[in-house]
Amino acid sequence: MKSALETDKLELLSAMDIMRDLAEDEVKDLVDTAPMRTVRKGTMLFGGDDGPEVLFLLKSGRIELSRQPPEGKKLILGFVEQGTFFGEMSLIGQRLVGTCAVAVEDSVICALSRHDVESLILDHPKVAFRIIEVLAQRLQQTRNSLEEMAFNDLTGRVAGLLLRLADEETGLIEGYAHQDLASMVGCLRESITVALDRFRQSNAVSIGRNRIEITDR
Amino acid sequence: MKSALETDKLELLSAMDIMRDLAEDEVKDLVDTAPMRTVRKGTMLFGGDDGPEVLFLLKSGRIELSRQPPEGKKLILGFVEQGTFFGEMSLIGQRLVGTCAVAVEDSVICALSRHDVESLILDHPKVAFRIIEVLAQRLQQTRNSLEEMAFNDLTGRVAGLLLRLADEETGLIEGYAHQDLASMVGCLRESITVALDRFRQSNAVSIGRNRIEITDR
DNA sequence: AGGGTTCTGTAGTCTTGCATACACAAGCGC
DNA sequence: GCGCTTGTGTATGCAAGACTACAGAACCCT
Repeated sequence: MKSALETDKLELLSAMDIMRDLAEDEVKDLVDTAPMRTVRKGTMLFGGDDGPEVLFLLKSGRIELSRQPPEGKKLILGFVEQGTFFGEMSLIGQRLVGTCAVAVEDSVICALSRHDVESLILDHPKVAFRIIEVLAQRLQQTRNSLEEMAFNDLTGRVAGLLLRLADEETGLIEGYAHQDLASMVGCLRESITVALDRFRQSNAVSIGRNRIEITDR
Repeated sequence: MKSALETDKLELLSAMDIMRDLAEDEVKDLVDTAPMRTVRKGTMLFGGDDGPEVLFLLKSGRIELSRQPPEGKKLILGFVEQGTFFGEMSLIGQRLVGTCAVAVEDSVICALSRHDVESLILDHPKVAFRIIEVLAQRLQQTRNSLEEMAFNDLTGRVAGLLLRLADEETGLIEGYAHQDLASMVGCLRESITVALDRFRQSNAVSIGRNRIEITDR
């Protein structure tokens, strides 16, 4: 007889983007091997000097991926949303990758050892194909960021960032402090404040604490 | 009886990084389906507004991947060396990716349709695993570039670039004009010239036309 | 309500690197 | 050898942002 916990786990696993092509009973095998874990907001999954040992599946919650060079600075690489994986650096031999993963909300994750991932891929090529798709997608996006960083001045980068963050419907951006935005475009907090102020003066946005509303794109 | 051409093709395919785990006869199947093609230096494989339709395997030669926004500028994302693949964006639905691939040497390539790739992956999960490794590796490197771009000033970025480009043994960097270096770190050509000059004055490098030698790391 | 913490606004100085404008040098083709 | 193209060296003004230094505002907790 299945326990309530196991049923739950099964559902959560089935909802993963990379499992889309698997039948329910195929996912079931995973349930036994992969331990599930709940972490509180603020928990660091990996970071500092050494990379992750395992591949993480994010069931629910939200993870921030960042780079943190010694002197207090920080660059936010992006956020992992529920239903996908992170820690793919664990699949490369090379340790010392320097990326840092922190839960920005309470999250439920599941960790797969390198060996588990290997058998998952070898047994289920369709999963492999999904993983490839997702990685190619992320590579693409990271290259977009690099391009933006190389060509656009701060005003342009902030504009791009706001458009990306804004809710498609409402044009709202909530839950980000100026410091967060600064860490995403790679600048000082103060520079964000003035950039936003310029947008406000040209009536493109309206601003509140932890809240920006795009009124004119 | 096998033709000389086919033998050749077989050898070339076997040398690919992602084919490492396949037996020779498994690679052979590919030989029939995948057309091979020779392109001259300067040929654009894809670029402009639309992305690649196919996944390319680079047998020999060298490919430059870049982004070229409208106004004459250019950002070099990296170079594809022989024995690996490029054009992985073809695996994502999304067209209009904006990356551009140009042969910087005469090259021999082989094109796989999305369908070919799909069956390659589904039939040979080990290949899928290799592809995943390579993509994770590239994502890692692109993130490194992004971090470097965000935190380091020009001097630092150029220093990093030179160390990466230099021959491990001799410390030599040949075949790059200042303009090329500029397109890699995202700055003006003139800025490269002055940066290099500063390095020269502190006796870290010696400079010639299309040639830099690192004398002190 | 009060005290601490987090977030936001503003101002002034200083450095970096962009933009622009040339002049010269080195290789290449004929 | 002569011109043409490609690569390098230099100089000057100028603007964007970094860095530093505060001050006030909004929120949180007790």
